[in-house]
Amino acid sequence: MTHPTIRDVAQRAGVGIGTVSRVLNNSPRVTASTRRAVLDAIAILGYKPNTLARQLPRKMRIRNIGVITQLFVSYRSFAERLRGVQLALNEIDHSYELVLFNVRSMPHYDERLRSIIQTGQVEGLIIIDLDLTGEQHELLLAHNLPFVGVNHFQNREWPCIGTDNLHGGRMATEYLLSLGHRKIAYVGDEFVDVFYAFNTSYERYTGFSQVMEAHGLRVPDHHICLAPHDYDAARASALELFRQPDLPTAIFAMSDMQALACIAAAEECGLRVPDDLSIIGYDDLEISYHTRLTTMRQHLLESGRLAIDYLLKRLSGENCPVPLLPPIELIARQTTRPYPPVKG
Amino acid sequence: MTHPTIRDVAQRAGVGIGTVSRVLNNSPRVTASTRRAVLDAIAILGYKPNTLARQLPRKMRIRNIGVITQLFVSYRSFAERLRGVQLALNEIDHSYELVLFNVRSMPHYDERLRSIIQTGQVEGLIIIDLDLTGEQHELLLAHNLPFVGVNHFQNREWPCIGTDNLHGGRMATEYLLSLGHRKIAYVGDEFVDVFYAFNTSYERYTGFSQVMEAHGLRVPDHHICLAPHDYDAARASALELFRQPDLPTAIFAMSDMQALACIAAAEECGLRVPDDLSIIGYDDLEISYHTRLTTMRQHLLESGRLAIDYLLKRLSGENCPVPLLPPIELIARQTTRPYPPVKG
DNA sequence: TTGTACGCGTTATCAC
DNA sequence: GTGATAACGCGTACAA
Repeated sequence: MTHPTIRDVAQRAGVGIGTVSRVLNNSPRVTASTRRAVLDAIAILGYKPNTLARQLPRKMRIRNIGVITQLFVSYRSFAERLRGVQLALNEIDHSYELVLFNVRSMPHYDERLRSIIQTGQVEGLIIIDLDLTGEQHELLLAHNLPFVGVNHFQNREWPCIGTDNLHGGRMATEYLLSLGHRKIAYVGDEFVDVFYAFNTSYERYTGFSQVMEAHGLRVPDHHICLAPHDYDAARASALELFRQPDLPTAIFAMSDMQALACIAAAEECGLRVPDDLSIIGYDDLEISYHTRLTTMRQHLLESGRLAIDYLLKRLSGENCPVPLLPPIELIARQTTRPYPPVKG
Repeated sequence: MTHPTIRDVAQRAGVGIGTVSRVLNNSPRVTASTRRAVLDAIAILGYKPNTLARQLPRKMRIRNIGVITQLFVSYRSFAERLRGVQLALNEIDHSYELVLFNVRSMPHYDERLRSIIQTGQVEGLIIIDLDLTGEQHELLLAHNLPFVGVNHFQNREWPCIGTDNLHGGRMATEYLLSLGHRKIAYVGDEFVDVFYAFNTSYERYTGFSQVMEAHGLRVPDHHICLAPHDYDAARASALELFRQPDLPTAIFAMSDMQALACIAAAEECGLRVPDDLSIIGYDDLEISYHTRLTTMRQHLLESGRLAIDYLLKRLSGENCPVPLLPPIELIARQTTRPYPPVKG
């Protein structure tokens, strides 16, 4: 048999289902011997109460908000968004719990989405750093499951709190140029289109590239360092860059993590940051504050908050517009310096 | 009325409940006009399908594992444990989802625990960095909810994968002594007994203190720097330490985060690490690898893995012993150096 | 103290 | 196409 029910237990123990129920909810009104018998039957049959059926007579509704993400491996920004979601939810509404779903591949993502809809485990869904295909989008709409994205990309086709990577890339580059740098290298993810990674790196690179071109600057190929989104890969990539004769005076890294890897690589090569080399990152993680990294703040924590805010409104029936994140900010700290260096 | 049911909708739309159900599951076998009428009724009544009742006839069981933690604010180690849980769950068993519960106070913790048991939302529970009172423990046992802790403390009263802080504190101290240091300061959390923080700091300090005493070394009061578990607080605390005339030659910090704060403070005071000052942390976070921090590895990721492993076994009926974490390891990196410095 | 019958909100299976 | 009705597994009055 698949799963023994309360009835099976009752039969096995030679009692009524009411008695079993009382034992389960340890009511005092059960004889010790009867209780024993029931407990034994439960143990023998390996009976597990069905949590769903249990709720039904209690007239309670599970109020869950789902959070679906890639299995978190490398993107630091993700954790920060999730933290924002949690903090805001705990401030605003205590009646909801968060349910975390991790997906590890595109088919798995698809399957999970369908299963979430089918099982109705959640009343709303927050999609972190994952895109939706047209079909997936349709599916959510068709089943009337409120959802919102919190993503490291922008999207006008479905409600999501995203960010303008092109603009961020431009800003970072313009800042380095304003400091006097002309030889600027780019360190980022490979331009691959994994189901979770998209073209964040490409978008930020494009912003970089556009601004460089607008200033009549050509970026040599070996100043464009692309590697998997991983600390060690970025470090290796930067080491190779530093081995070339034509050194850049500044680096734009597509994430703080990669920026830190560049700093480590620079130190290994005897390059001082920011004296010999300026480095700007992207994200403004907490570590970046500690390491005094100049970076682009994209309001990760805030993005999580806004997502919850929006979703809760939708769940309560309001039909509000998708909120907008504050604009990306340049946070100038101590890893960037004018070029050529000025005495001061 | 509290919540309109499918019956209310049927009545309002002047159809049978079967039809409403069909509309809800968008079966094609419904006339467009009938569908409209039903949809209207749904909209008017503000009807929301009950996700629980929905599942019942589908013979599906929600298979959730709950993870209960404090609202994550400061402890970095927590995130690492959670990551271990997630990774392992995704490797071992894909039929379970994780449900995250955050508690923000002791009464809230208690309430949540009761609600989790009452509602039966989860089949098992992982308790991260939270203790259980005797009553709470009884409650879980009485309701037969499998559980396991993953904690920054040891406990023999209930199954948990913990760690021996006393021993860790001893090891760190002995290492510094073996390097020749005699003036060693301790930087850690205040010895307060918050519902989540326990006496981790006190335990590690005790290990430190015992070893120092065994070597006939007296630690002056101003070499014991206690502050809230927070980067800036630790930095301020370290700055004060460095303002005193009697400087230590080494620091044992109770966490990597606080160790990094000490490094920052040292740099602000013109002290070079490790040339002028050795610093050892505790945790071995990922950042610690990047920052080349000497630290005590307490196998945080692994602790999460073991917890899931144990819980899944329990859920499948096995009655296995609580697994043991590998022993705490010293990870010597570049923030510690012999004293007095040797030319090399 | 214990067993029975009904209700919880939905889906699925029938007749119609 | 549509409407009754029987499950689904469990809690709980109520009767015994």
